[in-house]
Amino acid sequence: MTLTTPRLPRRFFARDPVVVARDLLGRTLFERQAGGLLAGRIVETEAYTGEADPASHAFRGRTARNGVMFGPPGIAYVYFTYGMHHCLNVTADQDGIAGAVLLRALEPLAGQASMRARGDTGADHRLLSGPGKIGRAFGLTLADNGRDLTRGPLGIAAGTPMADADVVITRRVGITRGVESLYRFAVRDSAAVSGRKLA
DNA sequence: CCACCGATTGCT
DNA sequence: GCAATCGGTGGT
Repeated sequence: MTLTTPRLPRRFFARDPVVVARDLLGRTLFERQAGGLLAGRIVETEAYTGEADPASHAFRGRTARNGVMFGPPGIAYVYFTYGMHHCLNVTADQDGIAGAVLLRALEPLAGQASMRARGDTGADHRLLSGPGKIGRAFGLTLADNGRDLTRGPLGIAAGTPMADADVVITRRVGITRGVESLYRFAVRDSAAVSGRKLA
């Protein structure tokens, strides 16, 4: 199915995080796990840059936590927040320049039973409708930080890119600084998009 | 060493 | 509207 499309190569991610965030819509995040294949269509993303972006974990420079944001593109940046959620980013921009794209929502394509086994009792189309829910459904932990998405069991397949007419651009959610930047991208009409607000 | 605070979610 | 829950970060 979805994995018959080629995997996105390193050069795809080696661009401005804002461009990468927009271009990731419609692509397919997948992971081959012991329990089977998990996959979802990316329908909501947010871009985070470096020193110029007050909302970014990289704003105050490199630390132990945000280190991978400064490294090569196409790498998983997983962070733990609110004492209970693991969120998945893909690093973007060139090696040495901080940047990442937060995956905020996916439409489940495969492995819904495995996702549900990790505790979610909601409807299928809501299993991946939020960054924390993606982390739970895929079983992500800090051990996944630094994994290469261009190679190995976890990756992003080309899928079908979205036309501009189907893309909504808004301010980012859940932040208190850098609020004005239009760095959130979502697929119009997707039932999986997180947050009720799309304007 | 210690206090504060989240790139969230789900329940009241 | 708000509690849950804990590692990262920065200041003392």
